[in-house]
Amino acid sequence: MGIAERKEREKEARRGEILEAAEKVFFEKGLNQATMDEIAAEAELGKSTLYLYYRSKEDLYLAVMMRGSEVMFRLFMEATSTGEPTLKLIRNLGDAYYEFFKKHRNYFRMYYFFESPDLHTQVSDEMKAACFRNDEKIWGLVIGLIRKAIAEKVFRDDIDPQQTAVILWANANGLMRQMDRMEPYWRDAMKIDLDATLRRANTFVLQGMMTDKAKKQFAGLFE
Amino acid sequence: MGIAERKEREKEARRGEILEAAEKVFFEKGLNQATMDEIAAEAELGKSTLYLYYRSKEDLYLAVMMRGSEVMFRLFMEATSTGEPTLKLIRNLGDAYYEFFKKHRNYFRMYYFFESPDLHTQVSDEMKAACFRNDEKIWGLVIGLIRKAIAEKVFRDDIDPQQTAVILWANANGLMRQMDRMEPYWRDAMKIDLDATLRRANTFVLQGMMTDKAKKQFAGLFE
Amino acid sequence: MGIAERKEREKEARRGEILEAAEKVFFEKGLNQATMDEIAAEAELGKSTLYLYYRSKEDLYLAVMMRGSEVMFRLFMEATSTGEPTLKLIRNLGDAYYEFFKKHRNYFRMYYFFESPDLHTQVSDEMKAACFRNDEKIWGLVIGLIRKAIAEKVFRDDIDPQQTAVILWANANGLMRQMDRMEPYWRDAMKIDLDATLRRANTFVLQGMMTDKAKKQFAGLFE
Amino acid sequence: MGIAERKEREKEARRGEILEAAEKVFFEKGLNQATMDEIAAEAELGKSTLYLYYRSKEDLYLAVMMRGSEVMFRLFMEATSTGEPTLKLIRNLGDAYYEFFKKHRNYFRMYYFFESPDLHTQVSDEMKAACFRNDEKIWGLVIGLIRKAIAEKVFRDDIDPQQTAVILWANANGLMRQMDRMEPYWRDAMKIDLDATLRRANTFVLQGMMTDKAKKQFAGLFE
DNA sequence: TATGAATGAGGTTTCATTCAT
DNA sequence: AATGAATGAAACCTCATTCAT
Repeated sequence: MGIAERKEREKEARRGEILEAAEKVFFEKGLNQATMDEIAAEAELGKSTLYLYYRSKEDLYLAVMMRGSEVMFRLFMEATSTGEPTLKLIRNLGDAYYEFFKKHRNYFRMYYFFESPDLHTQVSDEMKAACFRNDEKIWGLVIGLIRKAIAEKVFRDDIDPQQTAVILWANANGLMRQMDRMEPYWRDAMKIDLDATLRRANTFVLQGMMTDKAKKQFAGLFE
Repeated sequence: MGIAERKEREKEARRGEILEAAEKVFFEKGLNQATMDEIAAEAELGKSTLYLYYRSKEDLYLAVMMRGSEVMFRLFMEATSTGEPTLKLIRNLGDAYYEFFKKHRNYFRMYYFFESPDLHTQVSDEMKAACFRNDEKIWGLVIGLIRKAIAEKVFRDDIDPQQTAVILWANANGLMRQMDRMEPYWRDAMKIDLDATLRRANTFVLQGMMTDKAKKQFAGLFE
Repeated sequence: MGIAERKEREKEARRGEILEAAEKVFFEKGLNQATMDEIAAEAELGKSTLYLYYRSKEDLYLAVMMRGSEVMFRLFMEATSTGEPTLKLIRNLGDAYYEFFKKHRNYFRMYYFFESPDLHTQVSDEMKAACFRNDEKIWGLVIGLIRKAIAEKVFRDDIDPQQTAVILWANANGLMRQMDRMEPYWRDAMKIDLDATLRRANTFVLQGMMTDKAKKQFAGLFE
Repeated sequence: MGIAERKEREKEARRGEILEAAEKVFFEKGLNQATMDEIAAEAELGKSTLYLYYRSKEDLYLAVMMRGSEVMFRLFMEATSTGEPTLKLIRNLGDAYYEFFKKHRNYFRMYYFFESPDLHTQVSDEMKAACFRNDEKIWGLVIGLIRKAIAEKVFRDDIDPQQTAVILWANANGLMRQMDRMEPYWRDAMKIDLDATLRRANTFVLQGMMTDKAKKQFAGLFE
């Protein structure tokens, strides 16, 4: 009975090695500049072997990206498991995303691709589904928290949880994208404090969502 | 006296024709799927002629994108030339951007490329500079308006105009990106009203920036 | 044990097929008029496959040319392995070269390229080295024979073997070049007997190199 | 009447300027590496203007080459106008050719092209005819001299003048070609004295052509 | 006459992907 | 399962030549 399992384990190990190699190359070169040849060399495998494990370069790219998603998910889980009040947890979520941005910039950048529909020409349906599941998991976490905040009357009850989640995410993500491209320019030429900008934007949006009661209650959170 | 000028005009016309053809192909296929051969065929020119006018496919792509920038700039100019109060003008700006998103989706999508630094491998310095100038022009318009709002005590004086501009833009842009990808899903499966979402998010952010006095004065604007 | 070897053999076979196709096209069209596309079509391979085996069109051209060198070398070997006296062998060498010229005109003509340094712009160092080795092999054979003739006092001992080899070769080659271009004109308009011309020129040069003793001894050779 | 003539003169002058520019570029780069653009730039003319004066790049190349022919012809004329005995004049001819080789190497090298039939694809019939006339003029001079030598019983009367001319030329030319390519190698690695080699080869051939009487008479010429 | 622009052809290169073993 | 080889597509580039003014 052990043989099939060992085979399976070995196969998984090999997938992991390939992923490792791909990650290294994609981080260094980006999707376009990275070549399958280079990844194969890095993995010490023949180029065609990569195709036994991943259907296309884009699939491989997304597989690496999903590792990033997992990292992000873990950060989100930790940030929301502190037992603090819901509003604080939502604030924590923003901080966790910012931490992901700062500490895992390479993963963060991979989402550029994910967000450019034009580029996806070779993504397999399996991979699309896997990405979608991953995405859902994260959205689920965020939306659940917002629902809780509404239930607790911290957020107004005339807002839609999904809509709200998207606003929060888009606000943070849009800014971080911009920061990623302009970081040196902003910091050096324009003297903008990036951390403060992000926090302020988040504050704006959150306050828009909060009930008046909650605003008074949690005033200290936004100083 | 006219010959040199006519030549110049014709050359410009030819650049325009190429751009027209490129636009058509890029809109249909996207950057990667579009080929120079196809653009040349569409323009009824030899492929090498394209290279007389644009140094690379990416340059050509950006040239088309800059047409989009101009469209956007015109929309922005119109939106801010109505003689209305500054805050309304800023609101108009958001609406104008949304209009750009809805009516010129193809141009909107081209910015994906612009925002993915990894993809730029063949962009000439001239084109980079041209894009930068274009960008500056639009930012200048927005930032100018924000300065005016601060001077008029509509916006708080403890916010930074550039920072504020970026927050406004990132908020709208991040959402529209998301909408672009998820539009059918959101509308059909999740019943989210996209227009309302965007407007609401903008309201949140604007209100965060406004002085208390302005909030009372312009309460009607946000209903 | 056989797999690697079979692979090797197949690869060699493929190189051979490419060479065969290239030869056909080069013979028909010459270096400039031949296109890689045509060669690829002839070989029933993709154009990029050609570049897996040869680094440039010029390399491929020289590879074909070297086949000619081998043919020539074989003719030279046969001509000098008859067991006849050294002088006769040297005479045979001239005849063999003439035979090469007549029977392998296409190969002969390829040397035009080899001899025009201006034309070599894409020749790889490997190919240059290979050509050089080939060249050396042939010169070695000729020079060896001349040394023998000197040792046997058939050739004067005040001549330099290398110098002598070059004179013999240049004399024959220069004439054959001329013949190649002017053959119809000479034969038809000027009634020059080409075989006789070549033989006579060779006689002149050989006699200049021979000792008086040898001249008497081998007088019959030159009638 | 003067206008047409002035026009004609100006046109000739322009042809000359183009030739001058082409010569400079061809000397530096050779036929293949030289571009019409570069020649046009050198001539300070538009590229298409070149085509008003010469039908193709190859025509232009040959026009430059013919300037070389004229230089050679002048050298040959001088060498044969000294009033010395015919055999000496023939010897002088060889020296003159060698002088041409040494002093006008750039022109000498242009003949590589002339001698490679494969390369002539764009030569106009006019230019071919002009080259042919030029060629004839030089051959005429040489053959005339040989006829004279035969008439004076310096050369044997069983040799054909044309055949003899070709042998003399091919012998010298073949050697100089070889020298041109191998000069550094021969001089440095093989210690061959090039001048001596050439002279010796010429001696061999000349002696083969001479009558016994002449050999005695002109023995001093070959020491 | 002069020319800027256009062009077609083809060499070179790079790569993701596929194929045959 | 692993891989070396093949390949097609396309970008990029260069240039002689032609065209329209």
